Amino acid sequence: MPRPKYEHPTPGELEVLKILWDRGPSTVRDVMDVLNRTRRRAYTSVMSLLGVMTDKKLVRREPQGRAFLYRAAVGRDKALGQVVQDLVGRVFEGSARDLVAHLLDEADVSEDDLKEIRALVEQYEQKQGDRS
Amino acid sequence: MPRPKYEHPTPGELEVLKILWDRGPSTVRDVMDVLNRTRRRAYTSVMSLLGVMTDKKLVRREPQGRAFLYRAAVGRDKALGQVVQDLVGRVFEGSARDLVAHLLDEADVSEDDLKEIRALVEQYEQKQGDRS
DNA sequence: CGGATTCTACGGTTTTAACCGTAGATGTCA
DNA sequence: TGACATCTACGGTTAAAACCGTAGAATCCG
Repeated sequence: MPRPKYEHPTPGELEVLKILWDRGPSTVRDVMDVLNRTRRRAYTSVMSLLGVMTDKKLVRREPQGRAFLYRAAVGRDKALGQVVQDLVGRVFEGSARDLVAHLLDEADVSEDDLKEIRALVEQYEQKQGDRS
Repeated sequence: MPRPKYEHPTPGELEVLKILWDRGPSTVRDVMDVLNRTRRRAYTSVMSLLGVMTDKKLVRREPQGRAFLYRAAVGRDKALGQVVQDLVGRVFEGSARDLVAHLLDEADVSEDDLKEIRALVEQYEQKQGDRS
């Protein structure tokens, strides 16, 4: 068997999705211009990436004048959530705790970030308590 | 440019590393037996995977009788930390807070896990406070 | 009008991931 | 000894990721 199909966006696709989420519906050129702020890509490279993403239903396109307008067909939160779920499942055997432990160890998290994260956790503890 | 090289273990490589971390030095057959508990792979598939990993210095091998003994050449915490760092950087623009937010939203985290996570965060807040 | 620009469509390239089979050497054991 | 098992080395396959170029149609502008 060859490499298994990714059921979530590849790194390149995620870059494009982020652009579409931020800018809203965009043409190939729009996307290319943003991408090229970081790293140069040919127009047709962006085209073919968007073509693949259209086939995968990650984006939808509709004619706009002579060109196409592309829009994200997946929600930001859902897509990012899937990426996180894949990670926690595949890398940490489903243990959210282990993910957080490594996150705090390796990424250096500022004091403010820690506060915000604790606030988030407390907020979720509250929510869970409500449901019991 | 073709697909960029992963500088961290691929999913398949990570599976093997986990086995070596758990079992310690192992032969191809040892690794294959563990892998096959989940999903069938040919002996030579595992061999070639370990060969690639040897080239990448993810594992080291030494002769043992007629076969080779493979051992992980990267530490568990360091390797997993890199994976997390890649994620937070590539997907969440470096925001650990955003990662945690999605983690709590999408993976359903138990009450106990939440407690443990909060404890972790508080522990790190303590550590940071000490350094200021 | 006519040259430059700007799209799309189509196909091609390279590299890697993840597989697997065969051949040949070596070892086991009845 | 001879059948069988088991290992390595080597090379090959398939599919996907991330690129790019060319051709031709449409559009714009001096």
